[in-house]
Amino acid sequence: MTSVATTLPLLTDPADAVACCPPLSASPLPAEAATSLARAFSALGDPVRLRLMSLLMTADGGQVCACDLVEPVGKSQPTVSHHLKVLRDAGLVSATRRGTYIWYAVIPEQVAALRAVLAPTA
Amino acid sequence: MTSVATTLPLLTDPADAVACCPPLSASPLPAEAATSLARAFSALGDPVRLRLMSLLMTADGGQVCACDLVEPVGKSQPTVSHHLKVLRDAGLVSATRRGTYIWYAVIPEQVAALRAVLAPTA
DNA sequence: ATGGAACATCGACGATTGTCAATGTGTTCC
DNA sequence: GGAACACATTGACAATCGTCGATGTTCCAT
Repeated sequence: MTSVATTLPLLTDPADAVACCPPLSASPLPAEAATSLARAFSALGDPVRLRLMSLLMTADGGQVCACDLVEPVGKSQPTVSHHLKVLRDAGLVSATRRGTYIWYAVIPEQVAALRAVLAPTA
Repeated sequence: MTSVATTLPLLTDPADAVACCPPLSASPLPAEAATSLARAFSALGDPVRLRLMSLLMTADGGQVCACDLVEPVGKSQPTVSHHLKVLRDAGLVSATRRGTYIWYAVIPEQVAALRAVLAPTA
């Protein structure tokens, strides 16, 4: 009845969400780091998920109810739910339960970390 | 006998290599743009390909002979060749034939374009 | 022309992915 | 309690992917 916002548990350890940070151009990427980084980029490697990210980023407040993501993306509810889970597992997106609804938001630091990985050789 | 550097034909139209440019945070990504963008991120969504990118970026001169990419990555020659093709198809990498050898290099503008797509809301 | 070396392509294989209908879980309201 | 709604999970399917050995192809040297 309190019905306060409840951040849902992250499915992946936030520590290894993105393996973190040195640009590809700084030093040859070791195999282990490559694996978790690849999972993050892989999460962006689908048109539906890219559009979900864009919807989240352009929404004011930076949050969108899952219910408002199904129609604009043009896929079934289970499919959208699946893609949101992939984004969550990759550590790119957070989910917050507010009553019956669940609000999604991108985690800006994680996206910034991916940007950093692609940075050129200063 | 001239044996000059020969840039191999790009497999994809460079025009739609990355669909180009407005950040995800600027406006909701249309479905068509999402598709070609997804292919680029998807190309980065594999550990071997990320390591290849890193090897190319860290090499001085920014170019590496394909023969020098097989061993550090620890995969068979056909597998490495396949991954290089994926990166080429995504428009992220260029190939230049010099005699018997083929030299690969990342295309910095394309990587920068991906970075731009991930840019936050100014 | 012949041989060899560098790289690409083919064919096959198990593994992963995107999708949906059906069903399950959790919450709110009456 | 029970009905109704929001969302997740399951199970199934075709499609795509990563990998390798075998085979082509292209170039250089002899």
